[in-house]
Order: sequence, then structure tokens, then C-alpha cells
Amino acid sequence: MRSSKRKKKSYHHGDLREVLMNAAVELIDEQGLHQFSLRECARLAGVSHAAPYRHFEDKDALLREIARQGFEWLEAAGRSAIAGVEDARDRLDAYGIAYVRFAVEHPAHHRVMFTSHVATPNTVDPGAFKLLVETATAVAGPDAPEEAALAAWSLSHGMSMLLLDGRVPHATSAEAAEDFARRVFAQWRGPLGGTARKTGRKR
Amino acid sequence: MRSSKRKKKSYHHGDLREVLMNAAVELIDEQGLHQFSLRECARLAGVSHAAPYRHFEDKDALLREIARQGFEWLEAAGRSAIAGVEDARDRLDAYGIAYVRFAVEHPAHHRVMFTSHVATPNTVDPGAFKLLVETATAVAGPDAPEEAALAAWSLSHGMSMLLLDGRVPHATSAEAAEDFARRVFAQWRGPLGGTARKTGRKR
DNA sequence: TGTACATCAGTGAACGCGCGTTCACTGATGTAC
DNA sequence: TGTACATCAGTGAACGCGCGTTCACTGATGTAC
Repeated sequence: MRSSKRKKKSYHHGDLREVLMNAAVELIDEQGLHQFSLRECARLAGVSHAAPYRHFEDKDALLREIARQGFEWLEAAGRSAIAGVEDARDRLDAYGIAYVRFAVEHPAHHRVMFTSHVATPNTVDPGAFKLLVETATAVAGPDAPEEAALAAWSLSHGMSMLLLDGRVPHATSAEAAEDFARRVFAQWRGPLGGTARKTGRKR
Repeated sequence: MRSSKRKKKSYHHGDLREVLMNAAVELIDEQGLHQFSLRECARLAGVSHAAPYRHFEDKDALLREIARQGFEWLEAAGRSAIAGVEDARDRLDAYGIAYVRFAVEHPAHHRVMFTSHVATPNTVDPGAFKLLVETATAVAGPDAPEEAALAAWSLSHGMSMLLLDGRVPHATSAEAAEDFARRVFAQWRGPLGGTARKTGRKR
């Protein structure tokens, strides 16, 4: 009666599936994967502990869905980051920086995607890696494309882990983390790695 | 009676503490951290489930001890890898490669060190990171030493994770993994990063 | 060498706990006529 | 618009389980004299 519902809610709760996923992400952010439980997730969502079974086959299915969503978002972020960037080397950097930014903005997703038992290379992550390989291939040439991609992925992945573990001083916000990633990428093409910019350009 | 004991065994079991740690490592290797239990560990070690409490205060204490051991081994491997290597740039590579090799040879330790809740930056890992910083400082100059170390650490750390997750094709043995790391490091100073070797040298 | 005592590693029963999952149910929502 | 029925999201009790941890105990080992 109070006010007209803004969203059309179907059935009783409406969007319990989404609410449960958000609750799971919140719990994993706060307490880590290792003690995440379905029951506490339902509690946080304000439903009985049996309710989740109307939306997910079991506990792992919920986590798998979070992983799937994470890979989807990651791919979108990557595509968005390289859109309009011409220089292949810049594209690789942009993608890596977006990767790191995604990790620090969605730490729970990152954890589920990369340090849980539910996301194996075969179950998820179809597009994100392929996109990385394509970008890396464009910059590295056809001689060692996959390994160039793996190198860039390693650097991005490593930075993400260190950031999430709080091992990078002064990187306390997503912006600061992104700046860090930007500087590291610059560094690898700069003093440490040499200046390849002059040679690799198209014109 | 059968034969004289080779090792002097004290008390009943002898070296249950060590046996328990080995059992824990074996279990974590096989089943992952997320379902490691003290009881199964004791079972595998052939003692009652209460026996571990004579050697470790609680479950986390056992894991913490594995982490501590891991950081100790990692530091030793790093020191050994850079011993006798003159060129600072080569030292950084050598350390990073040793880091990766350690990860693939001791995956359970790596997991406990970097993806468990027991090893926080404040509880352990005193020497290993300092060693890395020192090496990186020597190669990068005093302008951005810590960030150079973080970059190298990121690359090594990322490669380790991808290798442990089985995301690097054809890297099925410790040797193959080390070769991969070697190639990636070479790649970063090579085509992708440019050839810094000619400029960065001492003479 | 032998005896008495102290120490302490390992035992097995017992505790309480939160978990994942199932099930018969209820009550709200959607649909056919 | 109204009624009868089907659907299905959420409930709450119940299940069995393995876990971490405690405790009084036992029996082997070490030590003093």
C-alpha cells in the first residue's frame, strides 16, 4: 500500500538470487573465502537457510555463478579499456591496468575466480584470456604470442594479488592501486625493461 | 630388536611434529587448503586426532609453522640463486626464477604462504621480501627501488599462480616451469620491454 | 645395576558446534475460464 | 470481475556429518640416588 513498487517484483521476495549473490560477495570480502557459508549468506540476505536452494543447486553453484559473473565483468572492463586505443603496446598496458583495477574493485570476485576450487580453467573464463592473448599477439608479433600474453597476465595477476594482500604500501584506494599498476607497466617499458617505444610504433 | 635404530628417537613417536607437517603438506597438495583438517592430518600421520595438540597449540599454529618454513626456504633459495651473480639485472632475474621454482616445487607451502588467512604481512615473511628489495634496488637505482622490487615480485608471483593453477600450457614439470619463467624474464628485457642489456651494464 | 619417581607423548571418549542438504508444509502469485 | 486451480518461492524442523578442542587416562621414557 505505502507506495507503488518501483521495480516489478515477481513472486515473493523478488530478486533473492541477486540479493544472495551480493550477500555472498559482502561476506567473502569481510571474512574471506575460507569461512564462507551458505547459512550465513542466507542470514545476511534475511531469508531462511533453505531458501537459497530455490535459486542455486548447492553452495558451489552460487560460488560458480560469482566466478562466472566476475569473468564477464573482467572481459567487459578489458574490452572497454582497449576500445579506441590504437597502439598495440598501449592496448596491452591498458588491458593489464584494467585487470588490476577490476581486482581491487571486486576483491571477492577475484578470490572466487582465482583462489577457490570452483573455478577451474575448464569450467569458466572463456573470453577474458582469449582477449588478452589477442591483444598480446598484436603487440608481440606472431613469434611468441601466447607467452607474451602469459607474461602480461602474470604481471597483472601478480600486482593484483599483492595489492589485495595489502603488500603494496600506500595503495589504499582503487585509484591509488591503478596508479601503481600504471607506474609498474611504465617501469617495465622504461628503465628496467628498456625503452621500446621508439621502435615498436607504427608510424 | 630387528635392527639398530638409525636415528635416535626421543620419546614415543620420535618426530611426530615433522611427520604432521609433512602430512599436512601432502593433504594440501592433494585436496587444497579449503578442506584441510587437523583430524585427517593426524589420521594420515597414523596417530590419534588429539596427538597433534602435543606439538601445535591449534590448527592455525600448524599452518603458521608451514608458512614460516616456506618463507625460510624461499629466502634460502633466493640467496642461493643470486650467490655469485655479479650483474644486478641478472640477480633480479635469478631471484625471480628461483621464486617461481620454489612455488612449483612447494605448491602447498606457497598456498599457505599466500592464500591462507594465517600468513598476514605482519606475522611472517621478514627476510624474503627484504632480499628482493635489496636486489631490485641494486638494479633499478635509488630513484624507485621499492616499486622496482614490487614489479619483479608481481611478475614472479603472477607466474607462480598461473603455473600452480595449471594455466600455462606445457609447463608440466618443475624444469619446464623454470624454463617458462626464464623465457618470460628474458622476454621482458627483450622484444616486449626492449633491449636494456646494452645500456644497463657496468662497463 | 636396580629401584622409585617424575615427566610427558599419545589415547580414546566426549563436548558442542555450525555446516550442507532434504523434506513436507504454507501461503503468495499467476492463469484459465 | 470472480472463482478454482496450479505453480512455486520461502519456511522451519530435522538429518547426519566431520570438525576443533578438552580431558582424564596410560604407558613409555628419562632421571636421581
